[in-house]
Amino acid sequence: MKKKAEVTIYDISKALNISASTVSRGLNNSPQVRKELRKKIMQTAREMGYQHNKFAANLRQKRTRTLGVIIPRIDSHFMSTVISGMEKVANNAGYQLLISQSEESAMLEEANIQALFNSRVDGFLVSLSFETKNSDPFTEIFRKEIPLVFFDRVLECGNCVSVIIDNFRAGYEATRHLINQGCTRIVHIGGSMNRNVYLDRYRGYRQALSDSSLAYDERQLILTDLSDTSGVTIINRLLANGSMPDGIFTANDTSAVSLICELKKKGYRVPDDIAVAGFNDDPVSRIVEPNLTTIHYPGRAMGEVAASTIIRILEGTQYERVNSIILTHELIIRESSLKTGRIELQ
Amino acid sequence: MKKKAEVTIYDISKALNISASTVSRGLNNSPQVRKELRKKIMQTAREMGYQHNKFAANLRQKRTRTLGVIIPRIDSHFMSTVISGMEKVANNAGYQLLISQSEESAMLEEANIQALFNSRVDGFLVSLSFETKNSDPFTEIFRKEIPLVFFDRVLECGNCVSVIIDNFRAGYEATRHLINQGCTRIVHIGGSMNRNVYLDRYRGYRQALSDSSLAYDERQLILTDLSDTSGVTIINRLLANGSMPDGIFTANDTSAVSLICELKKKGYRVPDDIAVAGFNDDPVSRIVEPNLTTIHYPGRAMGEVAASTIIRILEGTQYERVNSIILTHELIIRESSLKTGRIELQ
DNA sequence: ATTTATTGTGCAACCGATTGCAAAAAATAT
DNA sequence: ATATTTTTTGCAATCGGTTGCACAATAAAT
Repeated sequence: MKKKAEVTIYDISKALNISASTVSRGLNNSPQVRKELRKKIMQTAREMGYQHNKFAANLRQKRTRTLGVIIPRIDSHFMSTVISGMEKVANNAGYQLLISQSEESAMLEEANIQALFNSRVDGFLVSLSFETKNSDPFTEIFRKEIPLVFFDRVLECGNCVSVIIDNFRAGYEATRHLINQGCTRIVHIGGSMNRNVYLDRYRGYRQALSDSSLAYDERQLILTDLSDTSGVTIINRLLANGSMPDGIFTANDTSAVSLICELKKKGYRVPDDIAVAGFNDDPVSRIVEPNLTTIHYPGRAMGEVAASTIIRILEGTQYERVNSIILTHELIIRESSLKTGRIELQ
Repeated sequence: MKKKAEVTIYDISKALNISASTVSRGLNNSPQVRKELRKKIMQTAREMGYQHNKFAANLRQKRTRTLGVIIPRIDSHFMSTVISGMEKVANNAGYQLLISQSEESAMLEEANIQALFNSRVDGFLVSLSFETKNSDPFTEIFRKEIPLVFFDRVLECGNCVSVIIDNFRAGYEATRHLINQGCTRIVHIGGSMNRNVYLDRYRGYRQALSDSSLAYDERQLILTDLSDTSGVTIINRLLANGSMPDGIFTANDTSAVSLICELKKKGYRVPDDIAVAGFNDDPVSRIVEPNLTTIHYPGRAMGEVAASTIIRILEGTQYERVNSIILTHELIIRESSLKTGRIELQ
């Protein structure tokens, strides 16, 4: 593609017979330039069709007002909501988002980090892939002291901030709720135990079981990709176990919904045969029948908080050394877990 | 934030006692540099922790390998799928995406265009907001001859490519299907008639009615924001009309699902009292009960095609003057439209 | 051995905005 | 009228790669 020559501050400076520095200052509304001249500069710039060239400015200023975002995938309700919140906050603060997907692969994640490095992003916003084992891929970021905010799927490490919810407590509450409904054989469907979110939900689940002196054996934990087709796999694993549970707590709504559909196909009644609780409060949880009991996860807020936090750090207006920011979740009780004639006990 | 001094090609050139030009060429794997030296340069670069600075390169080369994306919102299943496909294709081709949301506002859309201009994106990928009236906001893009690919919500104009599906035919097919099921009073729920997608679906609907000599009056068209709460509004409008329809064709699944829920609440049986057909084939269409008849819309493919098309244009490997690319859709018939004991007629 | 062709390398300008510093211009004080 | 302060403006260097062109080094041809 041929490129037209652009209008630069030099063209403006020639047109007005002043220096480029003055034009630059004028366009940046610097008080160093007297008001009327500033106006004339802006006026002329508009007339000549001038467009600010970020690259030149970035090169000189060594900052890009760009945030690098790395997420597993963008096409889940939760993640697209997070991104939406982030984008809005970032845009309002004059920042742009460079988004890349790891597709749950550690290798792609690392490649994305490199690419974002090359783009000289001012900061990183990261939610980890299933595969990522440790903080190695991020050491370069730490070494260069580039701000990094993890959200949702985080990593404990040195100087970075995490925006999360209390997954342990959420897992505990969901499980506790199932127990209160009279469930005694509760299965948990989890994701990658490399990831805090799934590990903590699982731990909360275990804690709730043990607090109620309910037995647990390892066949009660089923790990899957939590995809919208995981229901089949889960059912097969359950059947292979011999006896069916009377309650299931899954680590996301997508798998919960898939599971409910499969359960119904097989003739199980939800919740009376098997109560189900999910996680995330995706819109589909209010559509599936029975409506899904779940944990409300504030996706948009998480995106907004993550973005505004990193921006505060970048602008130097964040003085406190924050380690993690915990947003509030909420157990949303719907029909999928309410055994007939039962009300919630304490 | 303080910035550490970066390792530049000059540092490498000093370390190897060769010129910066040679280093630059070596890093770009230019055959102008002899092989062993190339290797040594790359080796040293790696050892010294060199990171390519895109800005400097962009500034000189007057290209950014960045695509500007403007969409109404990212947090819908359809759009996040599109973006996911785009991002993957772009990344594989060495491009990055700068995504911004118009939030259905023409003003924000225009602001986004400006911001992307300033970032010197090589091309634009745009899906229009509800509000946008005409191509005015894009004239600057045309004037500068920056490639622009519209997708989904497109605009007929000069030199740009559109990636779409045949919304007219899809609307026709959905309506025709309802007619084949015996519906005679079919209502259409549409979005902004500024947008091709909604206008064409509506036209297809009208054509199908008229081809079957079914009457139409303007109360059969209800315009809403098609949101997940639109069901209530729609029901109220329907009730206000006096008589209820026996079929409803809505322009997206979100509103269809919301509507089905409301209809059920009010005691209407879907499909026997009222058959419903949606649009998009969101995952929720297979969850709602009854499962939703809908038009399968290839979102990921649309993102991929849009991205690869604009990249081909940018790389100059697209020779034909393409005006629009039409992807195939498919009518997916599920229970929400299948009247009892009825099979599809021709 | 000399000429010609082929490779490989370096010089220096360039992309376009920013900014420290100095100097000019204007305003104020003496 | 002169000195001092304040406000405006310009000079020139800078950010870090890229690239046209010239020249050097090496290989091939005569």
